[in-house]
Amino acid sequence: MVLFSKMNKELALQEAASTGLKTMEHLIKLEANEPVVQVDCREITDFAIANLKKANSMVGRTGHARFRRGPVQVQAQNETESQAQVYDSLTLLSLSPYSYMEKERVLAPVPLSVVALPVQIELTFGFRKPSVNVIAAGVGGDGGGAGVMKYKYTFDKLNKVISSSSFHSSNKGEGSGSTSNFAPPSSVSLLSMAQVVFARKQSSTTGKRYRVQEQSGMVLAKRDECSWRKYGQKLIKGSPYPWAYYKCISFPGCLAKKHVERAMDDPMMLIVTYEEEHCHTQVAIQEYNSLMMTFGSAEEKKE
DNA sequence: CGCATTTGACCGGCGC
DNA sequence: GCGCCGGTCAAATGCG
Repeated sequence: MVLFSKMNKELALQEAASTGLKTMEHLIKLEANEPVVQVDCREITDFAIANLKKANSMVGRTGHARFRRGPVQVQAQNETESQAQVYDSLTLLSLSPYSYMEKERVLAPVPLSVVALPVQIELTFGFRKPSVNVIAAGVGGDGGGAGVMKYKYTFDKLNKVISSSSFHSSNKGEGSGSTSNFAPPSSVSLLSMAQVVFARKQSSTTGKRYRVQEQSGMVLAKRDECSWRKYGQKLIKGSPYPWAYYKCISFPGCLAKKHVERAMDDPMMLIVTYEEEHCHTQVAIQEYNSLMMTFGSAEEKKE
């Protein structure tokens, strides 16, 4: 009897998850094949989400922290609802993939052909994680050093995806003048869909804020293999999108920071502003390592 | 257990 | 002096 009930539960879970994923897949195909035709995807997405939520609740993963609800976004009244939804989704994209799912919305008229492909490629079925981890799973979601290899791997993969899409058009990476580095924040998988604008620190009159030097950057340029830790996020007045603040954690004592914002005029553009230079040049790292060796061996001798 | 993310609280600079 | 706002901290929580 217990066995029967367990089997039923598993079947229901499987069905809910499978239906959810299939619907998502359908939605993705729909968008990819008919990018021009306006299709109202809301019902489909709602259905998909409902199923995924059902599956999620079945495995008892309500989660927290990484699956928390964000603040309620006030939507413009008569701005075409779909447009508002795009903007809202993009706001979420500037957060983490988790937040993206947290709000229980799905990209509707966003260029899913770009967003979706990585999803299809990396689709896995890990119940231990929130369902949205499907996206993050193979895309080096964690900004930590351990994720570097993953990050490289998937960036190459994504690069192919992007280069084969229409998205690749106008970006020819004229960023040679910039010395700034770029590494994707934790929302790397979603960041990849956007053009990245490299910003270089420039003193302004106040010295507090920096003017952004816009340069078209390669979408998936691997300019920086540093690890960044997000330490804050803030809604900035006048901007519908939150700013995310990151610190460099690649090297102890490195003061490099950056904040990532989404351009207001073009939500597909990310503006990355860097503050402070990295202190971990190759030479510095070697010096640090030799110091550590010396110090470390001295400590060992003490014991 | 260590590390990452989220997000409300807090702090300090700036303008009025 | 006060309020606003950007930047940072730190508690809470999940994941591996």
